[in-house]
Amino acid sequence: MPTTKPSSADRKAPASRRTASKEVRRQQLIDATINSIAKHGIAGTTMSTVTEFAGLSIGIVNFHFQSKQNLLEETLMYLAREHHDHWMKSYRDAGLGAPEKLLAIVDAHFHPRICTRKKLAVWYAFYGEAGRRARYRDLADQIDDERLGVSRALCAEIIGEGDHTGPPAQQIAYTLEGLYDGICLNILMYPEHFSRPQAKAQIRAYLASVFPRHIAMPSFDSEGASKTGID
Amino acid sequence: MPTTKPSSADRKAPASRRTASKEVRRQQLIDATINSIAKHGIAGTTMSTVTEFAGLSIGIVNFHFQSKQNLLEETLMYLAREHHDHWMKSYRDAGLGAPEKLLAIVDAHFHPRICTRKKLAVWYAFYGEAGRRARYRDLADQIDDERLGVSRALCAEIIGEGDHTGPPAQQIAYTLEGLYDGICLNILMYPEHFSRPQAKAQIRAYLASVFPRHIAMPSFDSEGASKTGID
Amino acid sequence: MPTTKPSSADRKAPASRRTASKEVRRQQLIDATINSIAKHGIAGTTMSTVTEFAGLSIGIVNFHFQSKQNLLEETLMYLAREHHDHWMKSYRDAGLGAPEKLLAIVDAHFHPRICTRKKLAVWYAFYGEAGRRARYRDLADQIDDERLGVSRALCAEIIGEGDHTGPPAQQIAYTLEGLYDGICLNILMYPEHFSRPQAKAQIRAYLASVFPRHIAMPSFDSEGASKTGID
Amino acid sequence: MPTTKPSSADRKAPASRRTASKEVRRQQLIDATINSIAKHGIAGTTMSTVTEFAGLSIGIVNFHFQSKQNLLEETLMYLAREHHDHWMKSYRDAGLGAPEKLLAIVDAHFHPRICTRKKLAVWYAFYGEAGRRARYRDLADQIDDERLGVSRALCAEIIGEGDHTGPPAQQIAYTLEGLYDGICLNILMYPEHFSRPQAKAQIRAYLASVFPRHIAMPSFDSEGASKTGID
DNA sequence: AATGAATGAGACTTCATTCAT
DNA sequence: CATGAATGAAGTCTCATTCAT
Repeated sequence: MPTTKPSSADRKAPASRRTASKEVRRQQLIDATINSIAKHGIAGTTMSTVTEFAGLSIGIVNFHFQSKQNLLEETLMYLAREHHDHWMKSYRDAGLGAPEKLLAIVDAHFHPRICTRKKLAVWYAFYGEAGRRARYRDLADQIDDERLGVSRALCAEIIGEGDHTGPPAQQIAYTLEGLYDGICLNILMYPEHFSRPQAKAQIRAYLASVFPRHIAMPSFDSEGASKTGID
Repeated sequence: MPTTKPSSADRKAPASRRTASKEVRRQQLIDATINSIAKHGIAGTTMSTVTEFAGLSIGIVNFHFQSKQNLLEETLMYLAREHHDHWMKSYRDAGLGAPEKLLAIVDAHFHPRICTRKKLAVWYAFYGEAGRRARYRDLADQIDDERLGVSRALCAEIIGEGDHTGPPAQQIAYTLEGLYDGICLNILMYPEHFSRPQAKAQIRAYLASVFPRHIAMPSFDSEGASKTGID
Repeated sequence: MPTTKPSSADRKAPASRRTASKEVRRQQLIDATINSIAKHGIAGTTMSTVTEFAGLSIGIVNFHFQSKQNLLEETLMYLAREHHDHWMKSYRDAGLGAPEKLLAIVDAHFHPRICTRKKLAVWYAFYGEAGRRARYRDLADQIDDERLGVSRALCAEIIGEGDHTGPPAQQIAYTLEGLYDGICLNILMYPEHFSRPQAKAQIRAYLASVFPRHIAMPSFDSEGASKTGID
Repeated sequence: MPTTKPSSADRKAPASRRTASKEVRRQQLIDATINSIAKHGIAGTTMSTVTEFAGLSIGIVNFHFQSKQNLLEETLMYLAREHHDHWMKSYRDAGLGAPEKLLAIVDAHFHPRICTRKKLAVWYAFYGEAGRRARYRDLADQIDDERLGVSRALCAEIIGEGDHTGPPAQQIAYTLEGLYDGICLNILMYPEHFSRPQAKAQIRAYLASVFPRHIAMPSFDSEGASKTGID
C-alpha cells in the first residue's frame, strides 16, 4: 500500500498562504521541483525556477529543505517511493499466478500516473547525474534491486512450472529491467513514436517470446504507435 | 568508412602546420570534454575542467569553438558520428545474411571502443538534457532513426524468409532500440552486474526468442555477470 | 510570582505579572546575547543564536527589543552598567585612604564576576566595532571617562601627600586605563599565560613603582602565571 | 630588514588595468581590505566594499584570494609581517645597550607608519574576532611571542647590570605588552586624548619607574595630549 | 505574549566570456 | 595562435524582520 502522502488534498482549507503545514509546503515544493526539472533540467533548475512554480518566495526552500541539493534528493526520493509503492501494490493486488503478477508489474511501470513525460524527464535527468552523485544512484539502485529480485523470483516460478528452453530467470529479469529503462527513454525522447500502451505490448511480446506457454503474444495494430499524447 | 578522425595522427601531411594544428586542437578539446563530462557531468563541466584535461589555457576554447554550448554540441556530434560509423562499418563488413548483419550491429553497439563507461556517461548526461536542448535530441534522433530503419529492414527480411509467428518487424526493431538503451544504462549504473559480453548475449537471446529458426540461443554461464571491468 | 522561567526567583513581588515578566524576558535575552557574542562574535550572532541560547522563539526579540541593533546596544549598556556599579561600590566601600581606594578600583576590575573570559570576549567584540558604531563608543567612553576622573583625583591626592618625582596624576591615570585594557586583552587571548590575580599584581607593581611610598611592591612567585582557569 | 613589498611603486609603468602582475593586484586588494575594515569593520566589509576601494570588479577577489576568508587572513598576515619587520629592524639598528634597544622597540610600536588609526582599527577588528578564528589568534600570538621573548631578555639584561628592586623581567615584559595593547586601544577610541608621542612618553615613564638607573623619566608637558592628528 | 513560517535584500561565490599581451 | 587576468551576470544561501495565528 502506498505510503506516499496524497498531497494532503483533504485538509480543512489552507486558511492563508502564511499558514500551511510544513508537510504541505514540502510537497508543494517537491511538486514544483519536478515541474522545474522537467522543464529546465537539473542544471537549469534554480531556486528561482522552483519557487516560481510553487508561487512562493525564494527564501522558503532553505527553510524547508536546508539546501538545494537536499531538495533535489528529497524530490528523487519522493519519485522513487511513489514508483515503488505503485508497482508493489499492483504486484500484491494481482491474481495469484506468477505470470499475472509479472504482467501487473509491467503494467504498473507504464501507468499513466507513473509514466508521464514530466516524471520520465526527471528520472533521466537524475540518471545523467547518477555517476557523480552517489546518493542518486543509491536511491535508484535500492528500488531497482528489490524489483529485480521480485521479477527474478516470478520468472523462476514460471520456469519451474514447465519445460523451459529459453534464457534463465536471472537473464530474463535483467532484460526486463533493460527494456523498462530503454523504452521509457524512447517514450521520453520520441513521444510521437512511442506510447504507453505500445510499451506494454512490446514488453508483453518479449515475455510471450520467452514464456510462450504462459503468456500470450499480443496482437499488433499495423500502425504501431498510437497518438496517445503522453504528457 | 569512418569519417571520424583518429586523432589525425595519420594525416597525409598537413597542408600547413597551422591547419593541422587547428584540427588537432579541436580533437584535443573534444577528448577533454568527454573526459570532463564523464567525470563531472555536464553541469559540472566548465571551461576550466575542460582545459585542465586538455592541458591548455582557458582562453583557447572560445577561439576554437566560439562558446561552451557549441563545444558540447560538437562533442556530442563527434560521439554520434563515431558510433554511426562504427555500426555502419560492421553492418557492411558482415556476411551477406540478414541475421549476420543484425548481429553485427548488435555487436558493434557493445564494442570495447564504443561502449566504454566514460562514453556511456557522456551519452546519458546528454540524454538527461535532451528534453531542453533540441539540438541534442535531433542529433541522437537522426542517428537512431537511420539505425532503426536498417534494423527494421533486416528484421523484415528475416521474417519474409520463413514462417514467422512473433511480433512484426517494426516492433522488434523498436524493442531492440529499447534494449540497447536500457542495457547501456544498466552497464553505466551497475557495472559490477552488467558487462559488455553479457549485454550481447542478452540481446542475442532476445533475437533468438523471436527468430528461433535463424538465430541460435546463446548459452548462459550460471554466473551471469562476468567481471569484465568495463572502464 | 512570574510563571516565566527561573533567574527571577528573588524578585520583590512583581507589581503585576506582566511587568515582571517583561523585565525577566529582557534580561534573559541579554544574557543569551552575551553568551552568543562570546561564542560566535558579533557578526556570528544572529536572532537564531540568541533565541536558542534563551530557549525562546525567534519572533520574541523584535517584540522586546525592536531590532537586533537595539538588542546589541542594550547588551553593551547592561555590561557597562554592571561594570560601573561594581567599581563604584568597591570604591565607596574601601577604606578612607586614596591608595586603598585606588587599589579597590583595580581589584574591582579583575573581580571574578566582572572579568570573565565570556564578558571580555563581548567587550572586545564591541571594541572591534566601536569605530563604526558611535553608540558603542559613547557608552564605553562615558563609563571610562568617569573612572578616569576618579583615578586622576586619587592619584593627585596621593601625589599631594608627599614628595613625588614620577609622572603627573593625569599621566598615571591614563597609563592605568591602558593597563586595564591591555591586560584584559591578554587575559582574553592568552588565558594560559595570564590570570586575574597576576593581573592585579601587575598593576599593583606599576602603582608601587610610581608611588613607592604609598603602595607596596607585591611579591612575585617565580612562576608568574598561575593556573587560575579563567572561565 | 622589512621583507614586505613597498607596493612595488617602482614598476615600469602598469601599462593598463588589464595587465598588472599578480603581486601588484594582491597588494592592491590587501590595501583596499585594510581601508574597508577600517571604515566598515570586518562584518561590514564585503566583496563590494573591498573592490570598490580597489577600483576593480567584484569577481577579482576570488581569482586572487580564492575566498573572502582567505583575503582577510592574508590581510592580517600582511599587517603582522609589516609590524614584525618594523620593530625587528629598529631593534637591530639601535645602539648596543639593552635600554636603547628596549626603547627602540617601544618607539617602533608607535611609528607613524605602523600606528595609524586605520591600522589600529583593523587590528582591533581582528582581536574582536580572535576568539572564534584560531587562525587570527595564532598569527597575532606568534608575533607577540617573539617580541615578548626579546623584551624579556632585554629586561633581564638590564636587571643583571645593577641592583634591581622592582618586578622580575618576565613581569615587566608582560606589563609592556599590556601597555602596548591598552594604549593603542585608547589611541583608536579616543584619538583626541591620546597621541603617539604621548604614548611613547607614557611607556618610557613606566620603564623609567622600574629601571630608574637606566632610563630617564621623560618630562611631561602640562597638557598631556597634543593634537597630533593621528590619522 | 509568544510562536515560527514567510519574505526578500544582500552576501559570497562561480564561471562563460572578453581582450590586452 | 595562445595565454590568463579581468569582468559581471547569475546562482545559492543567510538572516533581520514581519505577521497570521
